[in-house]
Amino acid sequence: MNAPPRMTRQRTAVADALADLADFRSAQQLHEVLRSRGDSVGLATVYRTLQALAEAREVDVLRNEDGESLYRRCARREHHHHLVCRGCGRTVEIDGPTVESWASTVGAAHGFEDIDHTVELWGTCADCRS
Amino acid sequence: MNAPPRMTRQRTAVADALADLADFRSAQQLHEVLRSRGDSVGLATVYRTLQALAEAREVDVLRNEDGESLYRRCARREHHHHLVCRGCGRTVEIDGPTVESWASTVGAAHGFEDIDHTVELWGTCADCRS
DNA sequence: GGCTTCATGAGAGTCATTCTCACTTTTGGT
DNA sequence: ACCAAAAGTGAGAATGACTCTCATGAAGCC
Repeated sequence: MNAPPRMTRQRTAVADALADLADFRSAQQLHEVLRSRGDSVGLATVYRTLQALAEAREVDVLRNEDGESLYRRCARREHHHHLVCRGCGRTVEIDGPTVESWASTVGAAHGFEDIDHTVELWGTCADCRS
Repeated sequence: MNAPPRMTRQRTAVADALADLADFRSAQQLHEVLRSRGDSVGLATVYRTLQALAEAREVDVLRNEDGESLYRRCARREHHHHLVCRGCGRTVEIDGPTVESWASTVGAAHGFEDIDHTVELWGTCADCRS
């Protein structure tokens, strides 16, 4: 059993920033946002905090096409998918077809276990097109 | 109009290796395979060749959970999805539910264009479990 | 055979992410 | 409040995948 995380200025700042931001952002972007707000937090700490939040399922993580990790505090905690803008990270939470059961069925049929799946949509939003 | 790629020893070696390998492999792994075969090819060339093949849709690319690119010469050229083993890269080509039309519909409904989607399944195969 | 042009590769460079470690803060008694 | 133990922090170094540079080599074409 691991102890609950400690409440530090940095952790709060990261959580607050995530609460304000609506879209998926990289750790570096978050770091910059915090800096410009005046809540300066070390880059390593931003990474650590985001990972911790992700493990606690407080934030969702996904990889953009460059393999960079993007983080977002989602409205719903239940499982869902995303439609994300390649340009600005603008995000819409969406309900996918029920891939969950399909995924584990297909997996089991081929002798695979611990099936996990990724279903994400990428596109260019109206703003990033003009 | 760009000229067709030249047929070099290196390009052939990479293509051959991909033809023999059944599973998703990283550029580094391919490089190692080539080296152990005796068909030594520079790492930069392996990367370049794989990218070229991917652009030509000769191979499929996907990102593992670490964000690393994995390549595979797939049996079918039509669109399909994969069930990949996290441990060894063992791959099964699968038919997913028809997400294609769903993807563009959902995208359009939110004002997004050039919709692209990722649907991949990850699991642990029988061999990697024992 | 010559020649033009693309391909190669060794090594340097980039960049996101992680690690190190000395220093600071929280937290949980007291 | 006080204090020690343990966790958190951050500047900078390290890692690792990938890309770039540029001098040299090899394809394709006459």
